[in-house]
Amino acid sequence: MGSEDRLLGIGAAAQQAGVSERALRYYQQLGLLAPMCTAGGLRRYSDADLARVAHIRELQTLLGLNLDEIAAVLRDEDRVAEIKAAYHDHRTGAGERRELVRESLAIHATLRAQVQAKRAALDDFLADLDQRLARIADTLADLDAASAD
Amino acid sequence: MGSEDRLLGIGAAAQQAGVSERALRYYQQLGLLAPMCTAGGLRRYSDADLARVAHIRELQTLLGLNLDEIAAVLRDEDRVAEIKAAYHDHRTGAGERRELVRESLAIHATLRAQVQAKRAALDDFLADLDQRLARIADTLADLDAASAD
DNA sequence: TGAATACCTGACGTTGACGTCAGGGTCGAT
DNA sequence: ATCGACCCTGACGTCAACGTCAGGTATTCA
Repeated sequence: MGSEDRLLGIGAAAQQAGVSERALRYYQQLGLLAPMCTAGGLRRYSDADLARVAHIRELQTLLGLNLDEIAAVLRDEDRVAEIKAAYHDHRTGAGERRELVRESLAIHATLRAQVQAKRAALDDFLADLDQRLARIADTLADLDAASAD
Repeated sequence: MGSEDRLLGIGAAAQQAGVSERALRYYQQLGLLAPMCTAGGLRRYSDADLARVAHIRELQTLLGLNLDEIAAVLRDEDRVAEIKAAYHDHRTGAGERRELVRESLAIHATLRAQVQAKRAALDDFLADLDQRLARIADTLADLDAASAD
């Protein structure tokens, strides 16, 4: 295939992803990640694994989810991938397929609502900050004008 | 004055603010909060204190700051309030005032940049989600069209 | 083939943000 | 004055998300 199957050891993977080796093992222990293994039992991380780690970190720092909640989100997303696969599988009946796709829609919509809410709150916060900023800028302008007498 | 000076005990204050009594004491211990005290040493919380708690929670859950970082933000904001007071104090020289106001501008701008960055990241996340949603919706539409044969 | 390096699995330690409990003090109404 | 409800200060417990360390294994490269 065209995809370079460069697999990284846990040290290099941790460095690339910007997390500790311990964190990678911990994520795996919680079922968030499942890298390949050599015959001897050494972990091998693909690009997809690294992307998954980035995703985990984003859900952590951006949305403030804990690892259990993140596990749920990832399970949902994996489910969607499964559904996509089943959609192209002729052994899956049409009714069943529709049901699966509906389910994935609901999952994504739920997450979207959460993100949306957070975004709205952030906007409010930003508006508040800008208002304060404007008032402080005014104060400074007044001060400069007064000193121009 | 028109302001009702209704001061709450720690129990009522905790209930109002939606946090535990322990949390209120802890915030105070870290210098995030400084409620009044009765002669006997019982804490009395004003509306301003409750607003401050709300602010603390927002900085925690919305921006993901830890209590040390929040302490820094609050110190900054208190500093701005001081500056405002000094601005109306004739004992403060004009140059000094300008310096203080500039400082408060810088403080707010820094915070604003952080919030802005987070907002941008959230927007990206949302766009990504919407793209996935659209593709899933398409899949569903295809499925419905196919079943209409 | 052997040394250097990277990695493995427990298992105990740490940090932040509180929870919880004991033993005693304070307040407001009766 | 006193009684019950509320509150105080330690001090130890807890939970998530790792950090760290010991004792042994896998891989790689000369």
